[in-house]
Amino acid sequence: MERGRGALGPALELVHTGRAPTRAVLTAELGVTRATAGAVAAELEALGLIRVDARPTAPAGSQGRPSHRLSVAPDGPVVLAAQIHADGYRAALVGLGGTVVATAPGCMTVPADPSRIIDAVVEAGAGLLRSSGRRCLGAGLAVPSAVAEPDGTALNPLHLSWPAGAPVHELFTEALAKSGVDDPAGVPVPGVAGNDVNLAALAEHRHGAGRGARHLLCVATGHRGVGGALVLDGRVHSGSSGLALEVGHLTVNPAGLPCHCGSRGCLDVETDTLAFLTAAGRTPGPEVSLLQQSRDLLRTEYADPSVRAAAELIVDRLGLGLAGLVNILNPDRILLGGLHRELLEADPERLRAVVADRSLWGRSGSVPILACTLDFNSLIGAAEAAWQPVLDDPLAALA
Amino acid sequence: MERGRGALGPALELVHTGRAPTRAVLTAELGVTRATAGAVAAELEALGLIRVDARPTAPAGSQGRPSHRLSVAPDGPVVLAAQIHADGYRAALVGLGGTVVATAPGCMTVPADPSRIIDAVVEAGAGLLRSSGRRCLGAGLAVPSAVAEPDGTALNPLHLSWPAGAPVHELFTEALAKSGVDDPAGVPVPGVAGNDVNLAALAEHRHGAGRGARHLLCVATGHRGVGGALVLDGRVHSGSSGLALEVGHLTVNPAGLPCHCGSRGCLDVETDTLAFLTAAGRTPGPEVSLLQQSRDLLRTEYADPSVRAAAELIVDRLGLGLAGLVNILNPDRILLGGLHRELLEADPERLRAVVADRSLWGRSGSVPILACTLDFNSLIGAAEAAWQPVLDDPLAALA
DNA sequence: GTATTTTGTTTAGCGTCGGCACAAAGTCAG
DNA sequence: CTGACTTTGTGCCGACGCTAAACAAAATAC
Repeated sequence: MERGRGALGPALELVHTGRAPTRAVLTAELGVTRATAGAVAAELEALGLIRVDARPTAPAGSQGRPSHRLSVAPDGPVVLAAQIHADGYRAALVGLGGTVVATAPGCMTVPADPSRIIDAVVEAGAGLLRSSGRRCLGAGLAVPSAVAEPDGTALNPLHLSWPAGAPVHELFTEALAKSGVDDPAGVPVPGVAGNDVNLAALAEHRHGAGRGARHLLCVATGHRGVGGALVLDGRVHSGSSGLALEVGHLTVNPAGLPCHCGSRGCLDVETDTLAFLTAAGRTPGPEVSLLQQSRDLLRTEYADPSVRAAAELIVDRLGLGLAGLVNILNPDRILLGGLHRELLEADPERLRAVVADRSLWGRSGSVPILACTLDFNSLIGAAEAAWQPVLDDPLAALA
Repeated sequence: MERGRGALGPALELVHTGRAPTRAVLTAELGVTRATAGAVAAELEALGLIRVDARPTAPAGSQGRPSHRLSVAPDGPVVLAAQIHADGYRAALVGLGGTVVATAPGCMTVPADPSRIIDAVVEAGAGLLRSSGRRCLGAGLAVPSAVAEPDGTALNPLHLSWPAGAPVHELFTEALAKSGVDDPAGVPVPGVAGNDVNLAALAEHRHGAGRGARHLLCVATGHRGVGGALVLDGRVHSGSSGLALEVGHLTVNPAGLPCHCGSRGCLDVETDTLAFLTAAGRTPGPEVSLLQQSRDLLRTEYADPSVRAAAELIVDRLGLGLAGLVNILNPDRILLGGLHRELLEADPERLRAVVADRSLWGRSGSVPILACTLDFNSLIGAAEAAWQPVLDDPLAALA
């Protein structure tokens, strides 16, 4: 009777990621008949998740009856997205399609108590939610730490000076309940916490520079340290306990700086913002973030030989690390974020050449290395994680 | 009308991997009703793939009606499995469940011409097939080289002194057609070629020491060089072009031996059989394989301090490499093959300690490191790859 | 204005699975 | 040995979710 129940999730994901701009494309992508695709689109529209344009806009130069355009419902439900980083936090409401509906920037002083900051960021999000009046279907939180898979504890929140093993998931869930972020029946929405780089990679894969990649490797330097993430066939690979892609301790300079891990010359200490500023002979000031200082330096003083030399040094070491990852993971695309993105854009060819030269099969077919394109990709990734249950089973998630 | 078509493949895989010893277990594992599971079992039996015992053997100490035992059909179809390594080749017929039905060891001199040796190993398999009289549903070939994903060419068959880019898949398919390995309708069976370590990992995951692991890392040293493989959720991760897990060129000794890759101190040259024999002060002889010489040395002269010191040196370097892989991949189990397996068994604690010490989170929860348990695991893995279409869709594969 | 192409909708029908009732085959208690 | 209980196997029915096919609609091409 009700047609297209099984295809509901896949169909929503296609619209969500922009791979189904029209009903005709949806039909082809789902591999079902027009009748089923029509029923699916109608049902998703009835659920208030997508919009089916009444008047189809005819694409120029094509024969036949034009297909109805599909898009995400403009006033549909949202999810609460939250991010905590070394300099503060940020909350947002994000709709389907990765559209940021509202944002609340957070304070720049991060208390060492995880409970207080998580409460604060959730409360900021809850405020946005109250003033928007929209329905909230889930919540996601991005933190700069590996998050253990089953129990949701932060394993290495070094850059937040939190205690290792902080129960991030639990605190997030409690904060959501406290702030009254619940569905119409009064049940608190489910909260999910994850590593910021993992979530950024997920967001880039769905809405940014990673679209269409099968095996996407993402490496990013935020303020301190280097994070990595891997998306395989659309799913984040976080390892058996959430610790995968801890790429910061690849050796890229055997005689280099000592690292807190006990080794020397790790990617973490050789290619992060502090390494760059130091190599450029600058003493970092306390007023703005290290990332901002590095970015400013690269954009305004790249002509300065010492700046350029520093950039090239970091690029060479980054290339060595990326080549090692390429040999192990063989991704079909690499995305760079944070300082690494800036370095790529300052001199794209040098990094690509280093990676091709040091990876075993780089000469035959080199891996595309691109810059992340989404602003706030970790935040949007947190939203993606929150949307996941809805994409898996829209009917169950809305019930 | 016909019930249980959708579950046919999953059900066969459960019986194949020994996870469904009885019909009752099959029902639970599939998550379907008893009626559906019964229909599935009946259909698979009718297809000649499994056997359903008529008289159930009552397991002691359990109430209720005993369930019918399920097993692989003892005289069911087979696949042709072939392996080429540095010292020769081997062909076999393998049934469901990873049971080797017949084997033909090959000559010990490997011609440099890929076409001739592939013809020879396929002909050996075809001979087995003719004398067995059983139906053949597919063929798999394991080679000591990365195999490119779409086109099936051998990318680095260094240890066979084959030309890079040898069209292994194409030659295999041609050889199968030439030898008359075909189905009842006269159509040649499909052939699939893969990297030997990848296939060994697949076999260990399904029938050996890797059973039940979610993220399985496998590292093995055969005769020369080091190979790696990763099985994620039951599927081999071979990267976007078949080059993943080229672990041989992780740096484990920055001041070490030069490697043909241009770097120094690679896992490949620091932990293979030649490195071990050299470290032990032995000059390898030409009569038996380096692996055999290493194995003999370890087993008979481990009391000799020079042998023990050499083993510990190699173990320390191997541990460093494994720790690097653990930081990136975060597997929940590691299997070692070839010389590395021997080294593990000579002193299991040392390797585990090194890996735990050098991996970032080893102290909290260390990864189990085990020895491969299957004889001829690459060969059985080749068979697994050949069985895959049957496991995916038994009806289509038998048609 | 008519033919052609492509898309959307309606209806009928079928394949696959769950639910349920019942039968079958064992254990356990007395 | 008998009866109660537990667990497994089977037959029947209906629901669900899809395809197929015919038809209708909306555009372009000539």
